[in-house]
Amino acid sequence: MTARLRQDAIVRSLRRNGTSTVADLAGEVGASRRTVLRDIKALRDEGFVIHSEPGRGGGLQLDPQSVQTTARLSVAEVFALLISVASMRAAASLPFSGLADAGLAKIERALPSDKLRDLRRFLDCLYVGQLSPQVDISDMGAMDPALLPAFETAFLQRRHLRIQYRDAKEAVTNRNVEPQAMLILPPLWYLVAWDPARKGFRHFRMDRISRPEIDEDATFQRRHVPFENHVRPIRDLSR
Amino acid sequence: MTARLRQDAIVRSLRRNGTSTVADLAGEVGASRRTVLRDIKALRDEGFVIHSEPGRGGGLQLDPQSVQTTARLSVAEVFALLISVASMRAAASLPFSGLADAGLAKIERALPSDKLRDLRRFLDCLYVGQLSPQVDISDMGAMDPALLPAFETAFLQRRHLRIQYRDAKEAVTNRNVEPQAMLILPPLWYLVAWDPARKGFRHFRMDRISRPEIDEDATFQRRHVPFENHVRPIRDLSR
DNA sequence: CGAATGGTGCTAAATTTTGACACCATTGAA
DNA sequence: TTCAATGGTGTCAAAATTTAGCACCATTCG
Repeated sequence: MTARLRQDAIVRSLRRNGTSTVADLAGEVGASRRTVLRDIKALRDEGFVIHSEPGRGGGLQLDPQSVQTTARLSVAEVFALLISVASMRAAASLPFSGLADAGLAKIERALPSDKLRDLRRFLDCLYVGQLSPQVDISDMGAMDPALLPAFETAFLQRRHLRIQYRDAKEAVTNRNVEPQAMLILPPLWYLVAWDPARKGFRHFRMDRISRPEIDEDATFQRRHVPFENHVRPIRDLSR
Repeated sequence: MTARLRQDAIVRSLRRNGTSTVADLAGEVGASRRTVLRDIKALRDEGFVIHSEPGRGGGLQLDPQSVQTTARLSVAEVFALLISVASMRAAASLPFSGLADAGLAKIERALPSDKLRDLRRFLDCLYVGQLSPQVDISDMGAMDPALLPAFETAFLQRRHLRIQYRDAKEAVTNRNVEPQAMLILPPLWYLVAWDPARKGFRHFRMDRISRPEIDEDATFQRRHVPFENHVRPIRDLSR
Protein backbone atom coordinates (compact mmCIF):
# COMPACT_ATOMS: atom_id res chain seq x y z
CA MET A 1 0.00 0.00 0.00
CA THR A 2 1.55 3.24 -1.13
CA ALA A 3 1.12 6.48 0.75
CA ARG A 4 -1.18 7.81 -1.95
CA LEU A 5 -3.52 4.83 -1.82
CA ARG A 6 -3.63 4.94 1.95
CA GLN A 7 -4.51 8.63 1.92
CA ASP A 8 -7.29 7.93 -0.56
CA ALA A 9 -8.59 5.23 1.77
CA ILE A 10 -8.57 7.68 4.66
CA VAL A 11 -10.54 10.22 2.66
CA ARG A 12 -13.07 7.56 1.64
CA SER A 13 -13.47 6.41 5.21
CA LEU A 14 -13.98 9.94 6.51
CA ARG A 15 -16.49 10.61 3.79
CA ARG A 16 -18.38 7.41 4.60
CA ASN A 17 -18.38 7.59 8.38
CA GLY A 18 -18.66 11.30 8.91
CA THR A 19 -16.47 11.35 12.02
CA SER A 20 -13.61 9.01 12.88
CA THR A 21 -10.82 8.91 15.39
CA VAL A 22 -7.21 8.56 14.40
CA ALA A 23 -7.07 5.16 16.09
CA ASP A 24 -10.07 3.90 14.12
CA LEU A 25 -8.59 5.09 10.85
CA ALA A 26 -5.28 3.45 11.68
CA GLY A 27 -7.01 0.13 12.25
CA GLU A 28 -9.06 0.52 9.10
CA VAL A 29 -6.20 1.23 6.72
CA GLY A 30 -3.74 -1.03 8.49
CA ALA A 31 -1.21 1.58 9.47
CA SER A 32 0.00 3.03 12.72
CA ARG A 33 -1.56 5.97 14.49
CA ARG A 34 1.54 8.01 13.76
CA THR A 35 1.34 7.35 10.03
CA VAL A 36 -2.33 8.27 9.86
CA LEU A 37 -1.54 11.58 11.54
CA ARG A 38 1.22 12.20 8.99
CA ASP A 39 -1.26 11.41 6.21
CA ILE A 40 -3.83 13.78 7.68
CA LYS A 41 -1.21 16.51 7.61
CA ALA A 42 -0.35 15.69 3.99
CA LEU A 43 -4.02 15.82 3.00
CA ARG A 44 -4.42 19.18 4.69
CA ASP A 45 -1.37 20.43 2.83
CA GLU A 46 -3.07 19.34 -0.38
CA GLY A 47 -6.12 21.44 0.38
CA PHE A 48 -8.49 19.05 2.10
CA VAL A 49 -10.31 20.72 4.95
CA ILE A 50 -10.30 18.31 7.89
CA HIS A 51 -11.81 19.48 11.14
CA SER A 52 -10.52 17.96 14.36
CA GLU A 53 -11.71 17.97 17.93
CA PRO A 54 -9.35 17.04 20.71
CA GLY A 55 -10.51 15.49 23.92
CA ARG A 56 -12.98 12.84 24.85
CA GLY A 57 -15.66 12.43 22.18
CA GLY A 58 -13.46 14.22 19.69
CA GLY A 59 -12.33 13.02 16.30
CA LEU A 60 -11.68 13.95 12.69
CA GLN A 61 -14.23 15.19 10.21
CA LEU A 62 -13.85 15.90 6.51
CA ASP A 63 -15.50 19.11 5.45
CA PRO A 64 -18.06 17.87 2.91
CA GLN A 65 -17.71 21.06 0.89
CA SER A 66 -14.07 20.34 0.26
CA VAL A 67 -14.56 17.07 -1.58
CA GLN A 68 -12.40 17.51 -4.58
CA THR A 69 -11.34 16.02 -7.84
CA THR A 70 -8.28 16.32 -9.97
CA ALA A 71 -8.18 15.78 -13.68
CA ARG A 72 -5.49 16.10 -16.28
CA LEU A 73 -6.67 18.09 -19.27
CA SER A 74 -5.10 19.05 -22.55
CA VAL A 75 -4.87 22.69 -23.51
CA ALA A 76 -7.42 22.11 -26.27
CA GLU A 77 -9.88 20.73 -23.76
CA VAL A 78 -9.37 23.67 -21.45
CA PHE A 79 -9.89 26.01 -24.36
CA ALA A 80 -13.10 24.23 -25.32
CA LEU A 81 -14.39 24.44 -21.78
CA LEU A 82 -13.59 28.15 -21.58
CA ILE A 83 -15.42 28.92 -24.80
CA SER A 84 -18.41 26.79 -23.86
CA VAL A 85 -18.89 28.32 -20.46
CA ALA A 86 -18.27 31.87 -21.65
CA SER A 87 -20.73 31.47 -24.52
CA MET A 88 -23.27 29.99 -22.17
CA ARG A 89 -22.97 32.97 -19.90
CA ALA A 90 -23.53 35.31 -22.78
CA ALA A 91 -26.50 33.39 -24.13
CA ALA A 92 -28.28 32.75 -20.86
CA SER A 93 -27.44 33.56 -17.31
CA LEU A 94 -27.36 30.28 -15.44
CA PRO A 95 -27.41 30.06 -11.67
CA PHE A 96 -24.04 28.30 -11.66
CA SER A 97 -22.00 30.57 -13.85
CA GLY A 98 -20.05 31.79 -10.85
CA LEU A 99 -19.10 28.29 -9.80
CA ALA A 100 -18.28 27.22 -13.34
CA ASP A 101 -16.06 30.26 -13.72
CA ALA A 102 -14.30 29.51 -10.47
CA GLY A 103 -13.65 25.97 -11.65
CA LEU A 104 -12.36 27.16 -14.98
CA ALA A 105 -10.13 29.76 -13.38
CA LYS A 106 -8.51 27.00 -11.33
CA ILE A 107 -8.00 24.90 -14.44
CA GLU A 108 -6.59 27.86 -16.31
CA ARG A 109 -4.14 28.71 -13.55
CA ALA A 110 -2.83 25.16 -13.65
CA LEU A 111 -1.78 25.43 -17.28
CA PRO A 112 1.94 25.50 -18.05
CA SER A 113 2.95 29.14 -18.28
CA ASP A 114 3.94 29.25 -21.94
CA LYS A 115 0.69 27.65 -23.08
CA LEU A 116 -1.18 29.87 -20.67
CA ARG A 117 0.31 32.97 -22.23
CA ASP A 118 -0.68 31.87 -25.73
CA LEU A 119 -4.15 30.89 -24.60
CA ARG A 120 -4.70 34.23 -22.87
CA ARG A 121 -3.50 36.16 -25.89
CA PHE A 122 -5.89 34.25 -28.07
CA LEU A 123 -8.74 34.64 -25.61
CA ASP A 124 -8.11 38.40 -25.71
CA CYS A 125 -9.15 38.28 -29.36
CA LEU A 126 -12.45 36.57 -28.55
CA TYR A 127 -15.69 38.43 -28.00
CA VAL A 128 -19.13 37.07 -27.26
CA GLY A 129 -22.55 38.51 -27.83
CA GLN A 130 -26.07 37.41 -28.42
CA LEU A 131 -27.74 36.99 -31.79
CA SER A 132 -30.89 39.06 -32.06
CA PRO A 133 -33.92 36.78 -31.59
CA GLN A 134 -35.24 37.68 -35.05
CA VAL A 135 -32.51 35.78 -36.86
CA ASP A 136 -33.48 32.30 -37.95
CA ILE A 137 -30.49 30.13 -37.22
CA SER A 138 -32.03 26.79 -38.00
CA ASP A 139 -30.36 26.52 -41.42
CA MET A 140 -26.94 27.86 -40.48
CA GLY A 141 -23.86 25.69 -40.68
CA ALA A 142 -21.40 25.09 -37.91
CA MET A 143 -17.81 26.22 -38.25
CA ASP A 144 -15.23 23.57 -38.92
CA PRO A 145 -12.94 23.23 -35.88
CA ALA A 146 -10.18 22.12 -38.24
CA LEU A 147 -9.90 25.75 -39.35
CA LEU A 148 -8.99 27.00 -35.90
CA PRO A 149 -5.24 26.31 -35.76
CA ALA A 150 -4.64 28.56 -38.76
CA PHE A 151 -6.63 31.35 -37.14
CA GLU A 152 -4.89 30.92 -33.84
CA THR A 153 -1.48 31.15 -35.48
CA ALA A 154 -2.50 34.20 -37.49
CA PHE A 155 -3.75 35.93 -34.34
CA LEU A 156 -0.78 35.08 -32.17
CA GLN A 157 1.87 35.91 -34.75
CA ARG A 158 -0.11 38.75 -36.33
CA ARG A 159 0.26 37.27 -39.79
CA HIS A 160 -1.94 38.19 -42.69
CA LEU A 161 -4.44 35.48 -43.54
CA ARG A 162 -5.56 34.43 -46.98
CA ILE A 163 -9.10 33.06 -47.07
CA GLN A 164 -11.73 32.13 -49.57
CA TYR A 165 -15.10 33.62 -48.66
CA ARG A 166 -18.56 32.75 -49.86
CA ASP A 167 -20.88 35.65 -49.06
CA ALA A 168 -24.63 35.70 -48.49
CA LYS A 169 -25.24 35.87 -52.25
CA GLU A 170 -23.03 32.77 -52.75
CA ALA A 171 -20.40 34.89 -54.50
CA VAL A 172 -16.91 33.56 -53.79
CA THR A 173 -14.00 35.96 -53.30
CA ASN A 174 -10.40 35.62 -52.18
CA ARG A 175 -9.27 37.93 -49.42
CA ASN A 176 -6.00 38.74 -47.71
CA VAL A 177 -6.91 40.21 -44.34
CA GLU A 178 -5.57 41.14 -40.89
CA PRO A 179 -7.41 39.05 -38.27
CA GLN A 180 -8.31 41.41 -35.41
CA ALA A 181 -10.90 39.53 -33.38
CA MET A 182 -13.26 36.61 -33.27
CA LEU A 183 -16.89 37.26 -32.45
CA ILE A 184 -19.04 34.46 -31.08
CA LEU A 185 -22.77 34.91 -31.47
CA PRO A 186 -23.87 31.37 -30.60
CA PRO A 187 -24.08 29.31 -32.68
CA LEU A 188 -22.26 31.45 -35.21
CA TRP A 189 -18.63 32.52 -35.20
CA TYR A 190 -17.37 35.57 -37.05
CA LEU A 191 -13.87 36.55 -38.00
CA VAL A 192 -13.53 40.31 -37.57
CA ALA A 193 -10.72 41.45 -39.84
CA TRP A 194 -9.29 44.57 -41.38
CA ASP A 195 -9.37 44.29 -45.14
CA PRO A 196 -6.50 46.43 -46.44
CA ALA A 197 -7.78 46.31 -50.01
CA ARG A 198 -11.11 47.78 -48.91
CA LYS A 199 -9.65 49.87 -46.06
CA GLY A 200 -12.30 48.79 -43.58
CA PHE A 201 -13.39 46.18 -41.07
CA ARG A 202 -15.32 43.21 -42.38
CA HIS A 203 -17.17 40.42 -40.57
CA PHE A 204 -16.73 36.97 -42.07
CA ARG A 205 -19.01 34.17 -40.96
CA MET A 206 -16.69 31.29 -40.09
CA ASP A 207 -18.86 28.66 -41.71
CA ARG A 208 -18.47 30.53 -45.00
CA ILE A 209 -14.67 30.62 -44.85
CA SER A 210 -12.60 27.96 -46.54
CA ARG A 211 -8.93 27.26 -47.20
CA PRO A 212 -7.32 29.63 -44.70
CA GLU A 213 -3.60 30.13 -45.29
CA ILE A 214 -1.10 32.05 -43.25
CA ASP A 215 0.84 34.66 -45.16
CA GLU A 216 4.37 34.04 -43.88
CA ASP A 217 5.76 37.38 -44.99
CA ALA A 218 3.31 40.06 -43.94
CA THR A 219 2.65 41.04 -40.35
CA PHE A 220 0.35 43.77 -39.08
CA GLN A 221 -0.43 45.89 -36.04
CA ARG A 222 -3.45 45.39 -33.83
CA ARG A 223 -6.28 47.83 -34.41
CA HIS A 224 -9.00 48.98 -32.11
CA VAL A 225 -12.09 47.03 -33.11
CA PRO A 226 -15.26 49.11 -32.79
CA PHE A 227 -17.68 46.76 -31.03
CA GLU A 228 -21.16 47.64 -29.89
CA ASN A 229 -22.16 47.62 -26.25
CA HIS A 230 -23.77 44.23 -26.26
CA VAL A 231 -20.56 42.56 -27.41
CA ARG A 232 -18.24 41.68 -24.55
CA PRO A 233 -14.68 40.38 -24.40
CA ILE A 234 -14.61 36.76 -23.35
CA ARG A 235 -11.77 37.30 -20.86
CA ASP A 236 -14.00 39.14 -18.40
CA LEU A 237 -16.12 36.05 -18.15
CA SER A 238 -13.48 33.56 -17.23
CA ARG A 239 -11.99 35.39 -14.30
CA MET B 1 14.34 16.03 -5.02
CA THR B 2 11.28 13.84 -4.95
CA ALA B 3 10.24 11.69 -7.89
CA ARG B 4 7.35 14.02 -8.65
CA LEU B 5 9.52 17.12 -8.82
CA ARG B 6 12.06 15.35 -10.99
CA GLN B 7 9.36 14.26 -13.40
CA ASP B 8 8.06 17.81 -13.59
CA ALA B 9 11.58 18.97 -14.39
CA ILE B 10 11.84 16.41 -17.17
CA VAL B 11 8.55 17.59 -18.69
CA ARG B 12 9.70 21.22 -18.49
CA SER B 13 12.99 20.39 -20.13
CA LEU B 14 11.34 18.46 -22.94
CA ARG B 15 8.90 21.28 -23.50
CA ARG B 16 11.72 23.82 -23.62
CA ASN B 17 14.23 21.95 -25.75
CA GLY B 18 11.93 20.08 -28.07
CA THR B 19 14.15 17.00 -28.30
CA SER B 20 16.49 15.63 -25.66
CA THR B 21 18.37 12.42 -25.09
CA VAL B 22 18.02 10.38 -21.95
CA ALA B 23 21.65 11.12 -21.07
CA ASP B 24 21.10 14.89 -21.40
CA LEU B 25 18.01 14.75 -19.22
CA ALA B 26 19.86 12.70 -16.63
CA GLY B 27 22.59 15.33 -16.45
CA GLU B 28 20.07 18.14 -16.29
CA VAL B 29 17.97 16.78 -13.44
CA GLY B 30 20.90 15.23 -11.61
CA ALA B 31 19.77 11.63 -11.75
CA SER B 32 21.01 8.51 -13.41
CA ARG B 33 20.10 7.38 -16.90
CA ARG B 34 18.16 4.46 -15.45
CA THR B 35 16.09 6.71 -13.20
CA VAL B 36 15.22 9.05 -16.04
CA LEU B 37 14.02 6.07 -18.07
CA ARG B 38 11.90 4.96 -15.14
CA ASP B 39 10.46 8.47 -14.90
CA ILE B 40 9.69 8.54 -18.62
CA LYS B 41 7.75 5.33 -18.17
CA ALA B 42 5.85 6.80 -15.23
CA LEU B 43 4.98 9.91 -17.25
CA ARG B 44 3.72 7.78 -20.12
CA ASP B 45 1.61 5.80 -17.68
CA GLU B 46 0.12 9.10 -16.56
CA GLY B 47 -0.94 9.96 -20.09
CA PHE B 48 1.93 12.05 -21.42
CA VAL B 49 2.67 11.23 -25.03
CA ILE B 50 6.45 11.01 -25.39
CA HIS B 51 7.84 10.03 -28.77
CA SER B 52 11.19 8.30 -28.87
CA GLU B 53 13.67 7.49 -31.62
CA PRO B 54 16.35 4.88 -31.05
CA GLY B 55 19.64 4.98 -32.83
CA ARG B 56 22.12 7.64 -33.66
CA GLY B 57 20.47 11.06 -33.81
CA GLY B 58 17.51 9.76 -31.85
CA GLY B 59 16.04 11.11 -28.65
CA LEU B 60 12.88 11.89 -26.73
CA GLN B 61 10.21 14.35 -27.74
CA LEU B 62 7.12 15.46 -25.85
CA ASP B 63 4.06 15.56 -28.05
CA PRO B 64 3.05 19.23 -27.88
CA GLN B 65 -0.61 18.27 -28.20
CA SER B 66 -0.37 16.37 -24.95
CA VAL B 67 0.58 19.36 -22.83
CA GLN B 68 -1.68 18.96 -19.91
CA THR B 69 -2.97 20.62 -16.81
CA THR B 70 -4.28 19.36 -13.55
CA ALA B 71 -6.72 21.19 -11.36
CA ARG B 72 -8.46 20.38 -8.15
CA LEU B 73 -12.16 21.06 -8.35
CA SER B 74 -14.98 20.76 -5.88
CA VAL B 75 -17.99 18.65 -6.73
CA ALA B 76 -20.09 21.79 -6.98
CA GLU B 77 -17.72 23.23 -9.54
CA VAL B 78 -17.78 20.05 -11.59
CA PHE B 79 -21.55 20.09 -11.45
CA ALA B 80 -21.62 23.69 -12.62
CA LEU B 81 -19.31 22.91 -15.51
CA LEU B 82 -21.41 19.92 -16.55
CA ILE B 83 -24.61 21.95 -16.57
CA SER B 84 -23.02 24.84 -18.42
CA VAL B 85 -21.53 22.76 -21.18
CA ALA B 86 -24.60 20.57 -21.57
CA SER B 87 -26.89 23.60 -21.74
CA MET B 88 -24.61 25.24 -24.24
CA ARG B 89 -24.76 22.20 -26.44
CA ALA B 90 -28.53 22.24 -26.33
CA ALA B 91 -28.78 25.95 -27.05
CA ALA B 92 -26.21 26.16 -29.80
CA SER B 93 -23.94 23.60 -31.35
CA LEU B 94 -20.43 24.86 -30.86
CA PRO B 95 -17.48 23.48 -32.77
CA PHE B 96 -15.77 22.40 -29.55
CA SER B 97 -18.51 20.53 -27.84
CA GLY B 98 -16.69 17.24 -28.43
CA LEU B 99 -13.52 18.49 -26.81
CA ALA B 100 -15.37 20.11 -23.94
CA ASP B 101 -17.24 16.89 -23.35
CA ALA B 102 -14.03 14.90 -23.37
CA GLY B 103 -12.54 17.26 -20.82
CA LEU B 104 -15.61 17.04 -18.64
CA ALA B 105 -15.70 13.27 -18.89
CA LYS B 106 -12.15 13.18 -17.56
CA ILE B 107 -13.08 15.49 -14.71
CA GLU B 108 -16.16 13.45 -13.95
CA ARG B 109 -14.21 10.20 -13.88
CA ALA B 110 -11.80 11.70 -11.37
CA LEU B 111 -14.58 12.35 -8.87
CA PRO B 112 -14.64 10.22 -5.74
CA SER B 113 -16.90 7.29 -6.48
CA ASP B 114 -19.62 7.97 -3.94
CA LYS B 115 -19.96 11.59 -5.03
CA LEU B 116 -19.86 10.44 -8.62
CA ARG B 117 -22.77 8.09 -8.00
CA ASP B 118 -24.84 10.86 -6.43
CA LEU B 119 -23.95 13.30 -9.18
CA ARG B 120 -24.88 10.80 -11.90
CA ARG B 121 -28.17 9.98 -10.25
CA PHE B 122 -28.97 13.67 -10.06
CA LEU B 123 -27.86 14.26 -13.63
CA ASP B 124 -30.21 11.49 -14.69
CA CYS B 125 -33.05 13.71 -13.52
CA LEU B 126 -31.90 16.64 -15.65
CA TYR B 127 -33.20 17.34 -19.11
CA VAL B 128 -32.32 20.16 -21.47
CA GLY B 129 -34.22 21.70 -24.32
CA GLN B 130 -34.54 24.96 -26.12
CA LEU B 131 -37.05 27.68 -25.39
CA SER B 132 -39.11 28.52 -28.43
CA PRO B 133 -37.80 31.76 -29.95
CA GLN B 134 -41.17 33.48 -29.49
CA VAL B 135 -40.84 33.64 -25.72
CA ASP B 136 -39.58 36.94 -24.40
CA ILE B 137 -37.13 36.05 -21.67
CA SER B 138 -35.83 39.52 -20.97
CA ASP B 139 -37.94 39.99 -17.83
CA MET B 140 -37.55 36.52 -16.37
CA GLY B 141 -35.84 35.96 -13.06
CA ALA B 142 -32.98 33.62 -12.45
CA MET B 143 -33.34 30.69 -10.11
CA ASP B 144 -31.72 30.94 -6.74
CA PRO B 145 -28.86 28.42 -6.51
CA ALA B 146 -29.47 28.28 -2.75
CA LEU B 147 -32.60 26.24 -3.50
CA LEU B 148 -30.68 23.44 -5.18
CA PRO B 149 -29.52 21.39 -2.17
CA ALA B 150 -33.12 20.77 -1.11
CA PHE B 151 -34.02 19.63 -4.61
CA GLU B 152 -30.98 17.43 -4.88
CA THR B 153 -31.81 15.72 -1.60
CA ALA B 154 -35.44 15.26 -2.60
CA PHE B 155 -34.40 13.69 -5.90
CA LEU B 156 -31.75 11.41 -4.49
CA GLN B 157 -33.79 10.18 -1.53
CA ARG B 158 -37.11 10.32 -3.39
CA ARG B 159 -38.68 12.40 -0.66
CA HIS B 160 -41.81 14.44 -1.14
CA LEU B 161 -41.10 18.15 -1.40
CA ARG B 162 -43.18 20.96 0.04
CA ILE B 163 -42.93 24.18 -1.96
CA GLN B 164 -44.63 27.50 -2.19
CA TYR B 165 -45.45 28.39 -5.79
CA ARG B 166 -46.36 31.69 -7.31
CA ASP B 167 -48.01 31.05 -10.68
CA ALA B 168 -48.21 33.27 -13.75
CA LYS B 169 -51.24 35.08 -12.28
CA GLU B 170 -49.25 35.78 -9.09
CA ALA B 171 -51.51 33.44 -7.14
CA VAL B 172 -49.54 31.71 -4.37
CA THR B 173 -50.26 28.06 -3.52
CA ASN B 174 -48.63 25.46 -1.29
CA ARG B 175 -47.86 22.13 -2.91
CA ASN B 176 -46.59 18.79 -1.74
CA VAL B 177 -45.16 17.08 -4.82
CA GLU B 178 -42.95 14.21 -6.02
CA PRO B 179 -39.94 15.69 -7.90
CA GLN B 180 -39.47 13.61 -11.04
CA ALA B 181 -37.15 15.68 -13.22
CA MET B 182 -35.57 19.05 -13.80
CA LEU B 183 -35.96 20.68 -17.17
CA ILE B 184 -33.49 23.32 -18.30
CA LEU B 185 -34.67 25.63 -21.04
CA PRO B 186 -31.92 28.23 -20.81
CA PRO B 187 -32.14 30.52 -19.02
CA LEU B 188 -35.13 29.01 -17.23
CA TRP B 189 -35.25 25.95 -15.01
CA TYR B 190 -38.39 23.94 -14.39
CA LEU B 191 -39.18 21.40 -11.73
CA VAL B 192 -41.22 18.62 -13.30
CA ALA B 193 -43.18 16.96 -10.52
CA TRP B 194 -46.12 14.67 -9.97
CA ASP B 195 -48.77 16.42 -7.95
CA PRO B 196 -50.65 13.69 -6.05
CA ALA B 197 -53.45 16.08 -5.05
CA ARG B 198 -54.13 16.87 -8.71
CA LYS B 199 -53.11 13.43 -10.03
CA GLY B 200 -50.99 14.85 -12.82
CA PHE B 201 -47.57 16.21 -13.84
CA ARG B 202 -46.96 19.88 -13.31
CA HIS B 203 -44.12 22.13 -14.45
CA PHE B 204 -42.95 24.65 -11.88
CA ARG B 205 -40.67 27.48 -12.95
CA MET B 206 -37.79 27.44 -10.48
CA ASP B 207 -37.68 31.20 -10.10
CA ARG B 208 -41.29 31.08 -8.87
CA ILE B 209 -40.61 28.47 -6.21
CA SER B 210 -39.84 29.48 -2.66
CA ARG B 211 -39.31 27.80 0.69
CA PRO B 212 -38.67 24.22 -0.46
CA GLU B 213 -38.84 21.72 2.41
CA ILE B 214 -38.16 18.03 2.38
CA ASP B 215 -40.95 15.86 3.71
CA GLU B 216 -39.02 13.42 5.90
CA ASP B 217 -41.79 10.86 6.10
CA ALA B 218 -43.11 10.31 2.59
CA THR B 219 -41.14 8.69 -0.21
CA PHE B 220 -42.32 7.94 -3.73
CA GLN B 221 -41.54 5.86 -6.79
CA ARG B 222 -40.03 7.26 -9.97
CA ARG B 223 -42.52 7.79 -12.79
CA HIS B 224 -41.97 7.93 -16.49
CA VAL B 225 -41.98 11.59 -17.41
CA PRO B 226 -43.60 12.22 -20.80
CA PHE B 227 -41.13 14.56 -22.52
CA GLU B 228 -41.42 15.79 -26.06
CA ASN B 229 -38.84 14.94 -28.70
CA HIS B 230 -36.94 18.18 -28.45
CA VAL B 231 -36.19 17.62 -24.77
CA ARG B 232 -33.11 15.51 -24.17
CA PRO B 233 -31.59 13.95 -21.07
CA ILE B 234 -28.47 15.79 -20.04
CA ARG B 235 -26.49 12.60 -19.44
CA ASP B 236 -26.19 11.83 -23.14
CA LEU B 237 -24.31 15.06 -23.55
CA SER B 238 -21.61 14.55 -21.01
CA ARG B 239 -20.42 11.16 -22.15
C1' DC C 1 -8.58 13.69 38.51
C1' DG C 2 -8.36 10.40 34.67
C1' DA C 3 -9.46 8.55 30.32
C1' DA C 4 -9.89 9.64 25.52
C1' DT C 5 -8.65 12.34 22.04
C1' DG C 6 -5.51 15.29 18.43
C1' DG C 7 -0.74 16.51 17.71
C1' DT C 8 4.74 16.53 17.63
C1' DG C 9 9.58 14.87 18.04
C1' DC C 10 12.73 11.24 17.94
C1' DT C 11 14.91 6.84 16.43
C1' DA C 12 15.54 2.32 14.62
C1' DA C 13 13.46 -0.80 11.48
C1' DA C 14 11.07 -1.65 7.17
C1' DT C 15 10.32 -0.41 2.64
C1' DT C 16 11.03 1.92 -1.49
C1' DT C 17 13.83 4.24 -4.67
C1' DT C 18 18.01 4.82 -6.95
C1' DG C 19 22.45 3.89 -9.36
C1' DA C 20 25.47 0.86 -11.57
C1' DC C 21 26.07 -2.60 -14.72
C1' DA C 22 25.16 -5.90 -18.28
C1' DC C 23 22.69 -6.53 -22.10
C1' DC C 24 19.44 -6.05 -26.35
C1' DA C 25 17.43 -3.60 -30.57
C1' DT C 26 17.63 0.11 -33.74
C1' DT C 27 19.63 3.79 -36.38
C1' DG C 28 22.81 6.29 -39.21
C1' DA C 29 27.40 7.45 -40.40
C1' DA C 30 32.04 5.91 -41.48
C1' DT D 1 30.01 -4.14 -42.95
C1' DT D 2 31.30 -2.07 -38.75
C1' DC D 3 30.77 0.96 -34.99
C1' DA D 4 29.12 4.49 -32.03
C1' DA D 5 24.97 6.56 -30.30
C1' DT D 6 20.64 6.03 -28.94
C1' DG D 7 16.07 3.97 -26.38
C1' DG D 8 14.77 0.18 -23.40
C1' DT D 9 14.83 -3.84 -19.71
C1' DG D 10 16.49 -6.87 -15.88
C1' DT D 11 19.00 -7.43 -11.66
C1' DC D 12 20.88 -6.33 -7.32
C1' DA D 13 23.13 -3.86 -3.70
C1' DA D 14 23.35 0.73 -1.79
C1' DA D 15 21.04 4.89 -0.61
C1' DA D 16 17.11 7.29 0.70
C1' DT D 17 12.69 7.54 2.38
C1' DT D 18 8.86 6.01 4.97
C1' DT D 19 6.97 3.79 8.81
C1' DA D 20 6.11 2.04 13.58
C1' DG D 21 6.85 2.54 18.16
C1' DC D 22 7.42 5.31 21.96
C1' DA D 23 7.42 9.28 24.97
C1' DC D 24 5.29 13.30 25.67
C1' DC D 25 2.08 17.57 25.45
C1' DA D 26 -2.57 19.99 25.17
C1' DT D 27 -7.46 19.68 25.27
C1' DT D 28 -11.98 17.95 26.51
C1' DC D 29 -15.47 15.72 29.11
C1' DG D 30 -17.38 12.92 32.69
